[in-house]
Amino acid sequence: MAVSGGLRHDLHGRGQRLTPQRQRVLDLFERVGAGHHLSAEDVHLQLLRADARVSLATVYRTLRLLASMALLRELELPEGSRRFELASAEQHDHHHLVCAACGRTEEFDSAQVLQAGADAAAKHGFRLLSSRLTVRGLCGACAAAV
Amino acid sequence: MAVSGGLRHDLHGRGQRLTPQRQRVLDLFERVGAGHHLSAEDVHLQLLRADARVSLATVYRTLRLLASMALLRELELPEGSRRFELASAEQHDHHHLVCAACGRTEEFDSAQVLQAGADAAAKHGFRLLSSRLTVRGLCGACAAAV
DNA sequence: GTCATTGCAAAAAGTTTGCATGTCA
DNA sequence: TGACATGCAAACTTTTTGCAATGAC
Repeated sequence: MAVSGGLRHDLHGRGQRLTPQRQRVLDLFERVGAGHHLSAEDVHLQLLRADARVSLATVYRTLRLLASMALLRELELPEGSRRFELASAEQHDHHHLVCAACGRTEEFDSAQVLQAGADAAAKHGFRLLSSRLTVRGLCGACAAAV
Repeated sequence: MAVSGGLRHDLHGRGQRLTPQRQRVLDLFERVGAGHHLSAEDVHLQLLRADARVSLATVYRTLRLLASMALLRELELPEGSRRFELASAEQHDHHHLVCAACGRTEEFDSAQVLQAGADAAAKHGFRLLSSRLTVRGLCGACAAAV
C-alpha cells in the first residue's frame, strides 16, 4: 500500500522502524477513512476487537509519532480526550461560518485565508500543514429575529 | 464594576450567589486581559500568588460556571489542559499557529483573515461576530527533527 | 547483534465528586 | 435560617514513563 510504503521509508529516514503495531494503527485510520475522529481509547478498543493487540501505551506513542509525521492530525475540539483523524493529502482546507444563535453552518473556501495562514507560518518559522477558519455570526433569520 | 455587577445579577437570576471566590477568578481574567489563555492551574497559582486563596476544585467549578454564562470562552487548542480566556465583546480577533508535533502555539493578527471572514459572512447573509483562524504546522524545531 | 520498540505496571497530569463545614442573601 | 458554595481529600480519567524483554533490519 502506498501510504505504508511511504511510512516505512519515512521512518527509516528518522532511524526508526516500521513495526506491526504502527502499521495496525495507521491501517485502522485508513480503514475508517478520513473525517473519523478517534481517541487513543477508540483505537485501542477497535484493534482489540480486530484481534490486533496493541498496548494502550503504544497506541499513545504511535499517535504522537504519526501526528508528528503529519499522517494524522490532532483535532481542536476539547472533548475530554484527544482525538485524531487521518490527514489525507487530497483534503483541501475548508472553513466554517457558524450561526451563534441557531448553530446553522455554512462552508466556504478562501484563497485569502490560505495566504494569510501561509504568511503567518512563514513569519514564525513553521511549516504549514493546514488552516481552518471559524467565523461566528448571526445568520439572516436569527439576525432578523433579534 | 460593570461586569461584576452584571455577574451578581446574572447569578441571582439562576438562583446562585456571587462569592469572593467567583469574583476573584473573574477579576483575574479581567486583570490579565482578553487574549490570555489560562488553565485551571494557572488561575489557581496566580490567585495564590496574589494572596487570594481559592481551592483548585473551586477554580474548576468556577471556570465551568463562567463559561456556561459566556463570560469566559473555552479555547479549542489541544494543549494538554483546558484553557479559558475572557470573552469580552470588544475583544479583537486573534489567530493561532499551533505546532502539530509539540503543541507550541503562537498568536497573530491578520487583516486579510478579518476581510475574508467579513466577505464570507456577507455572501451568506450573516452578521459577523468573530472569526478565528487556526493554522496547524510544524514549528522550526519539530520540522528539523523530522 | 544492535538498538529502537513494546508491554506492563506504576506514576503523573488533569478533572470531578462526596461530604462536612462555612456563608451569602 | 436555608440553600448554595467552599475546602479538602479521595476517586477518576487520560496520558506519560521506567524498565526488562522483544524483535526489526
